[in-house]
Amino acid sequence: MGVSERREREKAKRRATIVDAAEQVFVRDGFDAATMDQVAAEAEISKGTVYLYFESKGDLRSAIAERWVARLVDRLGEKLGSCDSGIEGLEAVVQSMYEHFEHNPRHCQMALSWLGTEVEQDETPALAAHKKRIGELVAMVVDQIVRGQDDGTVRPDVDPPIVAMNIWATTLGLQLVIQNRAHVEKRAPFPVRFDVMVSTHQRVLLDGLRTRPSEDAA
Amino acid sequence: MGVSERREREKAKRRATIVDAAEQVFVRDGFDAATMDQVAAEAEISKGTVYLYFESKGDLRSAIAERWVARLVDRLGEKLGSCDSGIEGLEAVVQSMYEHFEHNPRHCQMALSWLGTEVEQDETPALAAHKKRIGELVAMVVDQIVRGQDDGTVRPDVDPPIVAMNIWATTLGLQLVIQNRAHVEKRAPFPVRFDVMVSTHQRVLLDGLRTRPSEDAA
Amino acid sequence: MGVSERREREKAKRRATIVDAAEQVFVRDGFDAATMDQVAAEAEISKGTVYLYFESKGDLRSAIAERWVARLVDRLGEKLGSCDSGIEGLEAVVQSMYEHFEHNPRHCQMALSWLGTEVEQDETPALAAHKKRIGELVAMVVDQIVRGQDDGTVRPDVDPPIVAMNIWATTLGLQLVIQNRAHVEKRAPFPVRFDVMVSTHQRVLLDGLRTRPSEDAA
Amino acid sequence: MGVSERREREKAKRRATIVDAAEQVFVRDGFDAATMDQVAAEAEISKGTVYLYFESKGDLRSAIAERWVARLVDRLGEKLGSCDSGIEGLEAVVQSMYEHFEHNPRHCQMALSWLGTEVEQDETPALAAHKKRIGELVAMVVDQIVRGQDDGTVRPDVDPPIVAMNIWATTLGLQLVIQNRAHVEKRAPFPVRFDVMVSTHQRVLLDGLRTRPSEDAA
DNA sequence: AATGAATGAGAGTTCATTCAT
DNA sequence: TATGAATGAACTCTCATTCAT
Repeated sequence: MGVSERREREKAKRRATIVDAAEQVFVRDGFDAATMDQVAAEAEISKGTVYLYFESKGDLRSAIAERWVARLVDRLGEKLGSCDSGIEGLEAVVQSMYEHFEHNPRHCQMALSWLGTEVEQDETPALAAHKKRIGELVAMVVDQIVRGQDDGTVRPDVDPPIVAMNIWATTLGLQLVIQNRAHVEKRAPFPVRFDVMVSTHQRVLLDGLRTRPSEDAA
Repeated sequence: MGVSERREREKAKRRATIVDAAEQVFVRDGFDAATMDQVAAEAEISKGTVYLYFESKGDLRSAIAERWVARLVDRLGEKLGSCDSGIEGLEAVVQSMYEHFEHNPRHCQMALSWLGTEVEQDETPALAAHKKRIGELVAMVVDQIVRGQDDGTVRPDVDPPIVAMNIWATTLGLQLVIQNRAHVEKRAPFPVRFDVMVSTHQRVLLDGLRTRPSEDAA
Repeated sequence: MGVSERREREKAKRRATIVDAAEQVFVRDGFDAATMDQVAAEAEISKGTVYLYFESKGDLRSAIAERWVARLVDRLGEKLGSCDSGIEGLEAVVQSMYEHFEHNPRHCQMALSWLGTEVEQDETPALAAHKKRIGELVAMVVDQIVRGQDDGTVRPDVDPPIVAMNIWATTLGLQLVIQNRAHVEKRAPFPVRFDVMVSTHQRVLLDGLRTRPSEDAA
Repeated sequence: MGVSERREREKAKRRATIVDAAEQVFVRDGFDAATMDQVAAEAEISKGTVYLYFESKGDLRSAIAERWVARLVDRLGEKLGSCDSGIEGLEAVVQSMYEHFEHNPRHCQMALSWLGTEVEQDETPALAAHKKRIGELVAMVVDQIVRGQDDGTVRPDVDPPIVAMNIWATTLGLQLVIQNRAHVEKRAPFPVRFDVMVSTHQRVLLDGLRTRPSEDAA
């Protein structure tokens, strides 16, 4: 009995090692440019072994994404404890996302590299786990919106899940631009102050969600 | 006399044919997955001829992106004529972007596929043209913000170029999610009403940029 | 226990198989005209496998050259045992070279196809091995010249390494012409007796290196 | 009548322009690396026109080679006037070759790049001309050898055409090595003094051909 | 469970040559 | 005669995945 448990433990450990390695490599070189050889070398195992734990390169990506969202959920959970209103909760949401993006530079791009891919991917365990995590995250955000609409700090004329998606999507777009500042700078006809972009987005977004000061005047 | 002119015309026409073909293929299969063979076949010319008109696959991408932005600039130019205030202009901006995205489904992803690429790309004519177009677009948006801050319809405490980038980035993020609805639906734990997402984004974004009704009440 | 040894052996064997195949193909079609597909087909393995053992086409060439020089060194080593003077040693050197060239027809051309190439080639293991072999060969020739200058059979007014290079270069030139007899015959305005060319070269070269019979008479 | 003559003249002139351009390009970049586009651009004509004057890239090479040998013949002709004996004539031959090689660095490699090529080439006019020039050159060298054997300055036991080829081939081999000094230095295990190589070769070669001081002792 | 050698289907790009104008 | 756009076969090298050991 103890034997199979130990085996289970070792298996999980090795799986984590591989995800660690893949995360490092994918984040460093980008998903497309990275090779399975690099992942195996980084994990100090053979390439065949990687395929013993993950069905494909894309599956490995799902695993990384899952872990990344899981960490964001944790971070957000801690922050939400000290929020006294819905709008404060949303502030915490936006703030968490930015912190998380910045704490894991290039992860957003990695975690999102499935965009633009054919949707043929099978429902692997890793993808299922990723999906579940996203569910947790969205639920937390929706909770804050509902709470805000209840306590009067968030405008009542918007649909909570939609707003949750909106926060996610716009923050994502901003990050995408920021993470690729080199490209943007090469194309933008003026110098871009990326740090100001973040605070501006936060201000504009939250002001847009806040209950308007004199709603009767509208 | 008219010979060289006709040649010029035919050359431009063929160039357009190739861009059309590439657009179709890149949008269908994604930039990375698409091959130059497919592009040539779609354009019904030989692969060598493609390289007579474009330096590389990436150059072709720049050409598509340039054309795409050029069309957006045209569309926006028409709309702005009938706007009586800055905030209305920004409404037109957001509206134009969405219409353009929807009229050219999946193009946003294509036009943005250079994100995450190495920045080593040479300054090809097509890239320069793309850059110029972006300059035109941004200038138009900045103009509306400045106008709105002058006529009192847009909040004065934000930096126009930053806001322009903000509008662009958030709309982009939303579109990215929308264009990849298949992926999102596979991961989201609830049904997502993508059409409502757009109107919500417009409302929240513009309300965030609008001068607040009674600033004194804040 | 013997497993890793067997693997090592099989690896070396396969490497040799590939070099054999490449030698055959390169010699038949010329280095530039030959393709890696042909090499793989000749070795009855996949193209990818070739790249598992050699970094590049040029690397494969280095490996062939290395083996070719190694064999020449062996051949010369055997011959030198029965030489009683320096000039006899040089006779053996020239003789060995010719035998080697003739025993490996067209190899000289192959082994020398790097002439006229860009010098950018990296220091691959195969290139390093080739270099080492050439060092061994030159050392053997230089030894004989020094020996001859010591025992009075070789003229003392020449620099040993220079003479070694001279022997190498002139023999090479002759072989180049001989190996390309088809081209030469197409251009020469009279029939060329290639077999006599060799003996004449040997005679003229050695007489030029020999200590002159009565130096006082000069 | 004068019209067709003028046409003839202009045709020859354009032909020469093309050969000039090709020579420049081939010598600069090497025959294989050079492209017909470069040649056309250098000659300031269209690529199609090049094929109006030359059947193929290889044909162009033959034309360059022909002109190169023609110049060597001229140079040698001038030198031979002031030679008082056969061996002096041969000195002039060797000297002329070296001067010619050095005056046209990399030409020898260019002019010889047909070595190692398939012999399928058709008998084009340019190839025929090249052949004729080589005939002239060899005849001049043979003349000097015969003269030397007559006047007693050249050893009588060698066949004149063979010696002519021998001089050509060995000088060629040396030049090949010299022209590729970069490669040789990368492989040679000691520093090579290329300038001394030339004088050593001349000395050894001529001493080998000279009538030996005390022929009776042989 | 773990290995790592082997696979093989392309990928983007080049360039000598042709041919309609 | 001169053009230059068009061709298309061929090139080297890559890499996710498989499978015998």
